[in-house]
Parts: sequence; structure tokens; C-alpha cells
Amino acid sequence: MDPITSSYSLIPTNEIDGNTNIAELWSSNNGSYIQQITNHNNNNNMNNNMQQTSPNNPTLVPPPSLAYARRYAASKPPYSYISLITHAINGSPDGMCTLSQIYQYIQDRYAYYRQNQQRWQNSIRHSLSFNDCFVKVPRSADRPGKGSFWALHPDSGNMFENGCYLRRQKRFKIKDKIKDPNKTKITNKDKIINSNLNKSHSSSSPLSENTIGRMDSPGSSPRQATVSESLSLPLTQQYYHHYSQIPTQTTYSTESMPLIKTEYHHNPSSSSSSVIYSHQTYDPNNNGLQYLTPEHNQQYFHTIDQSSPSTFLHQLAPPGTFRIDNLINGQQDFKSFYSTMVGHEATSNFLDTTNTNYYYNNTNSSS
DNA sequence: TACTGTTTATATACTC
DNA sequence: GAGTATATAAACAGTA
Repeated sequence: MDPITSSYSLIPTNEIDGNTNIAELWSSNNGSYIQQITNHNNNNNMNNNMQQTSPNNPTLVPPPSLAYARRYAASKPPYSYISLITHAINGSPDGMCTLSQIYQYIQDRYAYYRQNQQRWQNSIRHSLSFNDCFVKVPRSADRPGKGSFWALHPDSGNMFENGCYLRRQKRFKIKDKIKDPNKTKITNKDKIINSNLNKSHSSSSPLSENTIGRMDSPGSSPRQATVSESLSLPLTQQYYHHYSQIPTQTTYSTESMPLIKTEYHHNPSSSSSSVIYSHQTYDPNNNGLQYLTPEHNQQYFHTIDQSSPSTFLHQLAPPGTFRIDNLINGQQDFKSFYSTMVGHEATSNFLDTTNTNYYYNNTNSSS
């Protein structure tokens, strides 16, 4: 396979900052050659015929031509859009970023994505909407602007623990995902299906509610929520995610967690944000579809000092408190959160979805 | 009006 | 070959 024309070759262009990213990960694995190109391009005054040494090979190797480097740079990076988005989010100070920031992150690092923007940006938007591992966080009142912030679902775990950033072993999917009925776009197809469903209910048709879901794209995984569920059933085991006291459009559930309501409250006057994690007990009665009253809630407050985003990202929360970044970054913190919430230890089965290692091992990749 | 977000549809590649 | 993950295109609605 031609390494130049292959879609698996690229030259990272992470010249913007010193942050570790998958571009560096890629370059570290292919460092010698990419370093050669970099050195070559950075030393235009040098004799082009001058030979350079490779860190992995003390023997002299010929420098690549600029044409070669250009072709190399224009090749598509070996990372899926999901991995690129994940790293953009992961690399942001507060663990979430806007669509335009994601665009910028990708463009800044990969020359390939400075062209055909309409194509790949559409794919980015599609990936954000389609994949459950990405959740939308509405803007706070003091951070106006267009579009929401995008964050990673706390349960998405380490999607690329196999080290492959091109294809995940298994796609993170929220089970029993129920969308906001007000948000659900009802297509003519859905109307027909729903109409048939209602008929089937009254006529004892063999058509089952469980078997009549929204039409899925060929090749895509079947969605969990049926049309009738999204239209009529109460929300169960829901996981609300909202910012600045505005109920979010993002509603998702986890199969293994009790009902949890997560709220992000931003307090402009104190330059700090309070993250409130409310726990609503899952009611086993009424088919588990009934909520207990808010009086039963246990609330968890944690103040985030926004003046030190690095602290926000990297400091472990005290025992008994929960922070979304720590949940993402460490299973231990999640354990404490879970046991506090549920009153018993998290099962290993559940923790399987919250891998200790996040998407990228910064320690390894930053070396 | 451009941007953002959702959804559907289709194609391709990969895994089992 | 079936199922799954991803890429791409496109239509459309909502919004700053």
C-alpha cells in the first residue's frame, strides 16, 4: 500500500499549542519520518541535500521532498470523526466545546481538513447528533452565542481502549433512549407507523410496540425507543443534562443507573459554577415509570472554580462528591459517586462502561 | 442569512 | 452473509 496516497497517512499540523493530541500520538508512532518532514520544512535555508538522522535509526536517511510532504499532509488522518470530536472535547479546558471550536480544533491540526469543509463539517454535525457518546450542553445566560456546547457522555468510557482511533470496538449507545416528544420530528413514515400501531392496539394485531420502531438507516444500529415510546410513555430512568437552569433538550438514560438528574448551574456573579447532581429514586412500582417527589432527592453540590480550569480538569474531588470530569477520568471517583447515590457499591458490570482510562492516554501521548 | 442541529438514506469497510 | 461502525450527502427546522 502506498503510504502517501493511503488514507492512513498524514502529517499532523499541531502547531497551534503544545497540547497533547492524537496528532501527536500519531506523530509519536511515526515520529521519525514526520520529524524529518518538519525539520525539513523548518530549515528551508539548509541544504536540501543535507541528510538527517532518525531517532530510531542512527543511519543517515534522505529527507523527503516538499512535494512528498505536501501529499503526505493532504492525506486523510487515520482517525474517525468520533475520535477527532472526542479529543477536541477532551482537550478543552472545561470538557466541552462548541461546534465551531471542534471545527477549529480539527482544522488547526490537520491540513487535510482545511479543504472540503462543507463535506467533513456536515459529517461532524452528523456524528455529534447521531452518536450517544456526545451530549449537548446548553449555554448559560452569561455565555451567549450560537449553538450549544458539546460534551462527552459520562458513561461513554474509553471508546478507543483498543488503541484504534479509526473504529471503536463497540459503539456507545444509550439503552432505552427516549427522546423529548416535543423535539421528536414526526415524519410521514412515523405517522403511518404510529397510525398502524394505534390500530394494532385496538385490533390486537400481531404488530408489537416493541417491534415497531423508527425506521433505521440501513447499516445503522436499531434505535431503542419506539415511536410510541417517544410519543406517549413517561420518561424513565432519565438522565437530564442541563445548563443554567434551563431544562435541556438532551435527555438520555442509562439502563443500569437509577434516575439521575444532572444540572449545571452557572453563577455569573461569583465566577463559579455549581454543579448539582440530584438523585431521584427509581420507583419499582408502576412498572418503574413513576418518579418520586423531589423531596426524596438527594442533592449534591460542588462548586467549580472557573478561574482555574486546569484545576477543574485535573483535581480529584473529595470523597463523596462527584464531578463530571473525574467521572470521565477516573473510575474511583465514579465509584464514590455511585455508591453515594445508590447506597451500595457499583457493580463491576456497570463499571465496565466507565473505564478508568479515558479516550486518550495523555501520559503516553505527551511524551 | 448563515450557522447549528436532527434525521434519513446510502455506501463501504470491518467483525464475527 | 449478517450485523455493525463509520462516512457522506442531503433535506429540513430552529436560531442568533
